[in-house]
Amino acid sequence: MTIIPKKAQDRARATTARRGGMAEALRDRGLRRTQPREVVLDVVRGTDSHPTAEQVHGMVRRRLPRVSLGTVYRNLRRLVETGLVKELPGPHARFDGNATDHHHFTCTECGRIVDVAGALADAPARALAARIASLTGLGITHQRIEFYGRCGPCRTRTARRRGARRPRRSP
Amino acid sequence: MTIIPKKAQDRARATTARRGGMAEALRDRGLRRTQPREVVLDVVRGTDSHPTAEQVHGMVRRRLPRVSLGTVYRNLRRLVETGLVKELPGPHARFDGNATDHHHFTCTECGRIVDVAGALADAPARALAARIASLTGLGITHQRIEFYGRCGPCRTRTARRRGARRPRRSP
DNA sequence: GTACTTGCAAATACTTTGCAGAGTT
DNA sequence: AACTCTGCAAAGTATTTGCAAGTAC
Repeated sequence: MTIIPKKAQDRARATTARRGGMAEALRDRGLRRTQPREVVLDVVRGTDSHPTAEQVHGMVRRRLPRVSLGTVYRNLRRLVETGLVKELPGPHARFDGNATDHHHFTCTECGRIVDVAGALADAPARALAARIASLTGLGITHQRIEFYGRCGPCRTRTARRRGARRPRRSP
Repeated sequence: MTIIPKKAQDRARATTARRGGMAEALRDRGLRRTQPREVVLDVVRGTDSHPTAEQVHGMVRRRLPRVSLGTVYRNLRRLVETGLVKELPGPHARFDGNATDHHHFTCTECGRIVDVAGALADAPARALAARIASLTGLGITHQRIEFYGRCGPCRTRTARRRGARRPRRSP
């Protein structure tokens, strides 16, 4: 029998869960089930790379070559409006098919954006919001936390260059 | 003797502190001390409204009517690069003359962005980052927290409309 | 059949850039 | 004098929109 690496298993499970009930998801929100729309949603849900609109277009085109960029934009916007997809603010918007609450880490070296599971931060984040709300009188309904730094691979790369051992502050 | 409201006093003090040493700040970063640049910096430091580039342009023009929008953009970019001004990501960039670490609250009703003092969130935020770093192996160097909800005035407005008393869940 | 969608292309919004002259060090 | 900065206008980029034809319900 084939052995599937644990990570791949996890990813497949997560993707399946995410993609579940695409048709219903659309219908529930009053969106017609068109081919371009379905593929846009499927493509965004099927990656964790937080693609830009143009990258989504490229991925959609592999399956439906005639879909225009304008249509991709229109659909992404609708999907964001209806909460099926999240949008990450920034110079170029990026889209995230994981609509559950979670945060992001951006690697300042390679630009990669990786998900930080909401559960990891949720309790402390909620406590923080509550504290600030009571100190300032603001009615906080939700929050977004973006972490920045260097991702695992980028750190490893540098460490290797510096020598086999983990770098120390001073010799 | 004139009585200055406490809030106004605080604001004046904060502004003075922020604006201190503008000429040196520029020189230290190798930026020439030109009139447009100085006014751009002064204007951004002198407000807590997180203006867009176009709004900065409008404010600058009240003092130097001939300054072009292009020049405002060029200067904002330089000031951000050198760390004198911060830029808030989003569809239209907004600029923040408060270069100290702090977070933001965006009112989803009126769109206002208000500062949340860094100190209020710092310790918990740092603890959170440390926790996530150790769980994920990411090297977190800094983070940005954005809160969303309804600001004081917007909440008051709604409350008033609903009647004199504070609204209850159910009668 | 009606209302929503799409492809295409033109339009928009925001930001950057080339250049010659003016200003700063 | 050397080099930076500015105004102006033109050029980019990213995203949105008008319209006639096509498609879902």
